[in-house]
Amino acid sequence: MDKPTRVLIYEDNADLRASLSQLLGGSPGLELAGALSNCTQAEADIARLQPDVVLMDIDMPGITGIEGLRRIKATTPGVNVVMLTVFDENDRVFDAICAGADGYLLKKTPPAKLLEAIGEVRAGGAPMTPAIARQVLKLFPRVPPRAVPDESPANLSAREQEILGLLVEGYSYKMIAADRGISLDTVRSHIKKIYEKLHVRSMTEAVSKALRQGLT
Amino acid sequence: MDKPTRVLIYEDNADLRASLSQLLGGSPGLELAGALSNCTQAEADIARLQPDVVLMDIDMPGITGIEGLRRIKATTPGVNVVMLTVFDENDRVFDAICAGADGYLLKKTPPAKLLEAIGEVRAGGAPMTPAIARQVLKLFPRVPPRAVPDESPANLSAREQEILGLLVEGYSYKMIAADRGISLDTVRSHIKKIYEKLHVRSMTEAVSKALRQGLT
DNA sequence: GGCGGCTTCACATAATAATGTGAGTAGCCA
DNA sequence: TGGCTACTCACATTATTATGTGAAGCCGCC
Repeated sequence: MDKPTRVLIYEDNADLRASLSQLLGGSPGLELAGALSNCTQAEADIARLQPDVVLMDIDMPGITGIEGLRRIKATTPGVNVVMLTVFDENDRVFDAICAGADGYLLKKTPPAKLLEAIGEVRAGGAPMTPAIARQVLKLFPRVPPRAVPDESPANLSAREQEILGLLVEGYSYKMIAADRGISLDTVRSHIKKIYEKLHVRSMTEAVSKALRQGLT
Repeated sequence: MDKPTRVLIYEDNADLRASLSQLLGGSPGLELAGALSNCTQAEADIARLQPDVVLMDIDMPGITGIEGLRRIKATTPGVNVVMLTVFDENDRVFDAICAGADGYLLKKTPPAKLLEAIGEVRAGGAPMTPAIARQVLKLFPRVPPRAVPDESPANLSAREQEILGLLVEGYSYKMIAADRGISLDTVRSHIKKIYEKLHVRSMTEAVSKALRQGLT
């Protein structure tokens, strides 16, 4: 912890750039390497300013922060890049992470947290605001619960499965009765049985359970 | 404010379990739903204790926390599960995330951060210690982007998404109204709007579409 | 400064779903 | 043959949903 951490800022909004600069410049252990309004010369900037950490606005005119991130990671992957954004938009989060972002913060992150994040990223962590982290987790392929031996095998009969399938398709009792040529009461009867077996009390619960457990 | 957040603890170490219980019990806005040493009866525990958030130790004798997590997510995906672990081992992080963990903290997380994390996860975030987050990001290049074509934008507002989520959980109009502290008519109104936007005409269709298009 | 979207609420009516009870036919199996 | 399950149908009552119309407050945008 001898040399201060050199931080480079990319941010097109002049006000925000100024306040970030001020924040970082006034923090012990940090050193402002630069504060730029665009990343068209990212590779050259990095070479010249030798930052340890880059704070990169994701929305910038011309070259986006994501493209800037790609360029930096392509030439100097050792530099830690933390993305800054206003919204936690799914697509961008995904793109940024695939491009190798080391952290992802919302711009409304309080100054103290921001400084903390710089420390964390230097320590090998990946600071993320919880809202972003949530998006990241959602990107993972979920292992369907069907892979797990469910306590209730839900022994639906063929007819019951068939009717459950129709419920999932959005059919009403009437439509099912018409479609399968059986009486409305019979449909009711089947559905009552399905509810019992699935331990649910409404169509929506049944549909939800069916889709989640792959009962269709 | 509203109802306190009910927290359930799974932790096999008696000392740690006691200190966690004490921490949570003495925190305003939180309520200790229970503190158990194993999750062999996870489904029943959840049904009985009705927690909002579960703190799950990942290393437990018998049934592991990950298996417990799977079971909970299979039956009551609405419950937020935050995993607790000593080490940031890659494999387990991956397994836990694929099983649907909503957060992932190291056990050495200071009490204040832990409480903060519970609030975050309730707010729809995914609290992660930076070291874990780093592991998660590293997993990305290896995991191909899940097919998220997201054909229809289905511009649901935040409130609408929220309510749709509750429908998927099997909530009735009444339950939603009670849960969110709004009138039944307001719920109706939101749902009418949701139907318009999704081009559906019933709860089941809406739930089906939501689950299939990952609108939750 | 008006326009549109979001959120909230109210009243009303028709349609549909949930639950209970009961019952007949058919097939399987021990 | 008796017991079990699946599948079928009927009648009844209550609860919940679907749909329409209307409206007020708030906020962002042009």
